[in-house]
Order: sequence, then C-alpha cells, then structure tokens
Amino acid sequence: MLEFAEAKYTDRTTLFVEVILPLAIAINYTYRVPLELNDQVAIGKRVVVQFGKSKLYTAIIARITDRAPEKYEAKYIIELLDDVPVVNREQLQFWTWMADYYLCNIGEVMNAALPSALKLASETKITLNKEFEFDRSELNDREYLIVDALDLQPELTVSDIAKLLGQKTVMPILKQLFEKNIIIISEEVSDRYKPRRKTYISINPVYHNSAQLQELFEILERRAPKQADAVLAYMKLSRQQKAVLKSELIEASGAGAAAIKGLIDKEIFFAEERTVSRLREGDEELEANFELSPAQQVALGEIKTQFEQKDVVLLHGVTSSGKTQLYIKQIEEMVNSGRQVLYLLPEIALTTHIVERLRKYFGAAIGVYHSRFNDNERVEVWQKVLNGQYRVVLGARSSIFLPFDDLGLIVVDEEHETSYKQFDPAPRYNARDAAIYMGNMYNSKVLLGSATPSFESYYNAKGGKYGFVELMERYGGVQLPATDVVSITEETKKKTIQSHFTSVLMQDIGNALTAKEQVILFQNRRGYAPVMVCRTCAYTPKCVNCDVSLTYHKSSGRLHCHYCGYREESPAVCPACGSTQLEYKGFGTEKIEDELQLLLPDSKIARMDLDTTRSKNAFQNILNELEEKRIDVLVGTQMVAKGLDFDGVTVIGIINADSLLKYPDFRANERAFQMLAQVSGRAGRRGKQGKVVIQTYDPGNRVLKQVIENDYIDLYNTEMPERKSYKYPPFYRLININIKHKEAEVLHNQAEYLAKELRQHFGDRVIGPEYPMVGRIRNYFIKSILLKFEKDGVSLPKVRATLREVILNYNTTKLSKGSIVQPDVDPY
DNA sequence: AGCACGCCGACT
DNA sequence: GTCGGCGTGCTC
Repeated sequence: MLEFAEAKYTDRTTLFVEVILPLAIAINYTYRVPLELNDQVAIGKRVVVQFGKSKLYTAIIARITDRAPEKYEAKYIIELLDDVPVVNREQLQFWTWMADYYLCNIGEVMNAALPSALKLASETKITLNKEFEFDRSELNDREYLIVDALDLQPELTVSDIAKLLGQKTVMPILKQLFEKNIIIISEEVSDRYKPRRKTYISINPVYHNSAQLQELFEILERRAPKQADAVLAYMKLSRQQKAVLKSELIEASGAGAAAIKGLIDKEIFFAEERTVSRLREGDEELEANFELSPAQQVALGEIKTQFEQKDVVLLHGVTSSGKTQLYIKQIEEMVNSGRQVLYLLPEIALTTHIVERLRKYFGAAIGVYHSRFNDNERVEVWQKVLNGQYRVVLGARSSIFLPFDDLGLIVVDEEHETSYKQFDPAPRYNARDAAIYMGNMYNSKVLLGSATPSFESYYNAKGGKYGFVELMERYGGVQLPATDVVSITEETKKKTIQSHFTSVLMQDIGNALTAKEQVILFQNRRGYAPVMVCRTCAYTPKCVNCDVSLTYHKSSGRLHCHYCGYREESPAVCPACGSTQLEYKGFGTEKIEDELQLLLPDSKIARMDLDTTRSKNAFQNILNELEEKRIDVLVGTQMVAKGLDFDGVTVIGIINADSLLKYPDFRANERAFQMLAQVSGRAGRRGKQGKVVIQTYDPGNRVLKQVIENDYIDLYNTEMPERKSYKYPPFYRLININIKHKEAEVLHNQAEYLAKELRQHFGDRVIGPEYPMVGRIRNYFIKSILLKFEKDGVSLPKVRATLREVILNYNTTKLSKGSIVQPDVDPY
C-alpha cells in the first residue's frame, strides 16, 4: 500500500481512496479516483461520493492506495472539493483516537468535528443569506438560476438543485455561492447565541445646558411629574457614576418603566443597548497591563517549573483568585514563541465580553468558536485556524476539533465543569480529557484550572501524573462570606424552627429584605415531596420503569418519576390497602417556596428548577427578574449554583445540606463539595460581606467542614464511614477495578446500571454508583450480557470484551438520554 | 444514516 | 387476501 504523500504516481496508475463518511458506519469505504484527479487527491481533502442507491455525501480522504479492492467494484469519486486539505493529519489521528476511546464510529466524530457547511449532503438544505446584499448581474447563468429558484422557494435541498440544473455536479457551484456569502447551508434553525444585553440611558446633550434643563423641568413638573422625577434621578445618578442603567434609573426614581419610555420617545433620554458580561469575575480582574499579586507571581513561577517536568498542570485557585490573569500570561508567552493556543471554557462562560478583553492582548489573532455560532461563522473560524490567522482560539468544547497544526498550550478553564462532556449524539466525549490526549499528540502543555477541581484531576495531580499548583489567596482583597452552620436538631428541640427555616436563617432573610437585598435558598430537590407513603400499610408509589419512589408535584397534582419522566395521577386512597391516610414525606423546592410564602406574605418569592425553566426563555427570564430586583427570594436547585453573579444577593441559605452530604458514593461527595462551594460563593459582592447559612442535622460532617474551611477534600484518603444503608464500597476501589470507563462512557447511566447487575456475578469487584434507567434498554443490555456470561464464564477481561461488543453492536441512537456520567480517571 | 427486504398482526 | 409495524442487513 502506498500513501500518496510519499509516492509519485504516473498518470496511468488507477488510484483508490478510503474515505470517512459522515455516518455511523464501522468502516471506511473505498472509491476509485478518476485519472484526471490523480495529482490532486490528498489525505484530508473532501470528496463527494455516492453511497447507497442515490445519496450523495461529502467524505474525507483518509488513505490513498493503488490496490484495487478484490471483492467488489469501487464506485468513482464524483467530485473533489478542495485545493487544500481541510483536515490535517493530526486531526485524523485525533478522530481515530476519539472513535476508539469513546466507542463510536469515526464518521460520527467527523460529524461532530466538521461544521455542517463543510459536509453538504444531498438532503442538506440551502437558503439565501438574507443579511447579505449582492449584485445579481455578477452571477453566472447557473448561479443565477439557483438564486432565482430560491426566490420562489426559500428552501431547496442539494438534490433539488441538481434536478434544477439537470446535472449531478452541483457542489462546486454551491461552494462558490457559499464562499461569496450568498447562500446559507443550513440546519441553522437552532438558537443563536445571545450575549446578555443591558439598556443604558443617557440624556440628550441639549440638556447639558442648565437653562434648557431648567425649562424642561418646569414643563415636566406640570405635565408629567413622574417623568420629572426620572430626569431628576438621572441627574443624581450620572453625577455618581459613569453610565446609568435603565433598571437602576427605574429603581432610583420610582417613576416606572412607562415614564422612562415616554422620555425616550420625546428624545429627552437616549437608550442604548450594550453587551455585558455574564462572568462573575470580569470587570475588575482583566484591566489592561495588570500587575500580578505576589501570590500570583509565585503561582505563575510554579506553573512554569511544573511544565518543565509535566505536560499537564492542575491550577487549583479559589474563586476570585485571578486565575484568568495567569492564563493570559501563559498564553502570551506561548503566542510570542509562535505556537498556537486553545483556551477552552465551559459553554456558559463564553461571552463577547471576555473576548473583548482578550482582544486587547492578542488583537485579531484571537478567534472564538461556539456551537451556537452559525455555520458561516464557524467555517470562517475553521479556515482562519487552518491558514494560521488565528493564533489563539477561545471556545467551548467543540473547538477541540479545529484544524490546529502547532498547538503549544491548551487551557481548560473550570476543568470540573460537566458542560465539557458531550451527552447526546456520539461521540460522547469529554473535551477536557480529549484536550489532554491532544496535548500529548501535539506535544503541547495543558493547563487545567478550577476552584473546585474534579476528583479525577485532583487524583491525577496528587498522584504525580499532573503538576499541581495552588493559589489560595483572593485577588484585590474580596471578602469571603461569613458562614453559619445551624443545627436543625437543636432548633427543633428549642422549637425555634418554623417549617424548614431555622431562626438564624429567618433572621438573616429578614435583615436582607429590610435592607432591600436579595436571598437565594438552595434545596437540591425539586417537586413538592419526594416520597408518598401510606400511613396504614407503608405503601409507596414507585415508577413502573425505574423502581424509584415517585415525587409529588403540587403544581400538577401528579406523581412524577425524575429519572424517566413517567407520570401518574396522585391517588386519593392507597392503591394497596384503600386507606385515605396518605402522607407526603421529605420536601422539595415547591414546598420550600410554598411555606416561605406563608411566612413572608409580602415578599416576592420565585422558584428556579427544572420545572420552572422548561420553556425556552424561562431560565433567562428568572435571572433577569432577579437582577432587576423583582424577586426578593429565589428558591432553587443546583441551577442557582452556576457561575452567575448578582450584586443584590447577600444571603444564601442552604435548606438542608445533608441531602448533599449523606450519599455513600464519592462522586456525590464531589458534587456536594462543588455545589456548596459554588453556592456559598454567590453571597455578597463588591464592598458588602455576604452571609451563608447552612442548615444541617449533622454540623460535624467532614465534607461540610472542609467546605467551610475552603479545604479541598483529600479524596484519596477519604473513606466513607460505615453505614448500614451502604450497598457498595467507596470510590477508591473503583479506580482499581472499574469496568474500564472507556466502555462505560458510551452507555452513561446504562453502564452504571449494568454495573449494578454485574455485581450479582462479581460481587463488590464491580463498582459504580447506581442510577435507575428506563426498563426497555436496561433489559436489552442485561439480557445480552448475561446470556454471554452463561456461555463464556465470567472472567473480568471477558466481561470487558463482552461489554465492548454489545455496546458497539447496539445502535446507540435508540437509547434514551442518560443522567450522569463518570469522567475517566485515566484519559490516556 | 437511509433504504430494501421480510416477517407477523388488524384491516378495507 | 393486503397494509404497515419495525427488526435486520447492506451500502464501496
């Protein structure tokens, strides 16, 4: 076999190419190269091929050979699309690794990697780019025909256009039209990324003149006193601060939105929308030409020293310690040495704001890549990385697929974030782990950063596999919130607890509300009550699929399964014994909201959980309301913990920390630590110390203590105390025996459930947290695997081989969604 | 991923 | 007797 790059063919040699098709197919297919394309075919270029009866696909050349396939006649390549390869060798290696590691087909990786505009297929939709003006007289006949047809019918497929033109080779024409920005190659109906915008108010410069202003006042006071108030408030605010927010003005003047709108309509005020950051640490942190604090300088020095020995360094820096500045220093250094940098951020943290900041340092050499960018934009970034215009790329997880050729550094910010993990279509990769493989492949350094590192990274760092640097001092002297741990047991004894709220918490809520500040209450359970029990016979309604108790939702009056979505009417009498004595046990966000409203009838209480944020903009709407201070108390699940910043929130209450701490598995402890640290980090901002109230039945809990002391769990040595409810051993044994996570990765919770079933054969040699899942799929796997065991016996390598086989042979698209996944301890 | 083929239940 | 459910296999 010959590789094209190494061989020179005469014109007569018939060449064949093995191509990657963007489909879930196990192997690459071979096509015949027309003689005239002999000198042009190259690995990484795109070709159009027919696959199956009538379908055309864009495929990528993975291999070139001069040997004809023996068992079949290869079809010809229809077209060659590129002059220069769009995918380089490193990427192909990366794809191969990913397909192998995450147990999927390379075509699926290709699908995830390439922007869809680079892989048009015969069913791909073509539309006109409405935002782009162009001169039709410059179009050639065929182009004109296409544009004309799109005027009549706004959406055509590639095969429609082939019919229209009466020819098969339409891709080059479409490619040209795409490059001229005339058409859009779609699937682009998805939501575009919207930066957060705020409205700023300024006054018409005419009124900078005090005589004019005086006159205005006189008119307004007579005709529209509310508007006069607003102008007065504006004058006052604008003296204190550079820019005046509309929301601030409404609050300060008490004039209401209508009055301000009136003023805008009369052109007395001007309104301007500006993009603002969603990041917690932004404004004060990334000033141009910042100086590193002594602690930061030490950390930076350590990072450099560690990089001499290790390829991966974990930077553990507390919130607001200024990790970003360290990244910038590292990035600058790498860019100066001429190599490329990839800066990975979790989805939520990607804002135009941070890009603007980074542009100050890196100018036009910085690109942004984001799954919610439209395809034209994505292709543009792809091309600019390919031709070397971008030296730094800032992006979400999918940016690991960009065509880097000389990557020197990968920064993975907030390394513990679960949004690095792709769940839904294969490849179900974790961008952090994939970045480490990439780092290895490109011989580049990887800097992982987090305030609450994931266990596996911490483990790898402590075990010496990664370098480890700590930065435990806050930058700019931001104050830590004060934390109170309140014993629920004690308050119950003293009868000072009202419903689920201790006197300490009520006191702090009261103080905050009096001071017109806001409160967030955290309760890690949605619904009204997680269990319904019959008092007479102890019957509990369970999900028919998942065998977990159903949660009562007051808003729907029904019982819900939180794993599979199954619902049923809440029974009025016990289905088992007919008793009417049915009791709700435990409490969720709905109940907290309800009962707090009874205690604070005049306050505006809102709830944020999966149930209230299901509709499209609900999440954002709640955040906006909170920001505009239309909510006094927000009750929420873990959603409230995610990196958003609210100046008005000074009190955080954790209703029951035990619901986070009591679980016997290590993964839950990790989540608990992160959750508590993140939630409590929300309290208090600029100049005002926050307050965190943690309610618990177990004030001596170890994890809790470590959160309060900001002492990261030494997970390596953490052994869970014995409890009779423990079914499975603690985490460290998982590392030893693990049904190697590679296999499990693909199946998510399915594999975890499997682990539970496998325990029946292997006892506690098989470890993994259990998460119930939908019956049909479970049964499929359990059945196939157990049947194999009967035949083959039960040695561990066999289990692994079996798992692999079953997983690969099952069409994973048919699986229902997973809930939780365990990242790999060893991503190599 | 599509698409054809094929084997069992409920229908004009 | 046929329509149509989706399980299985194949596509260079």
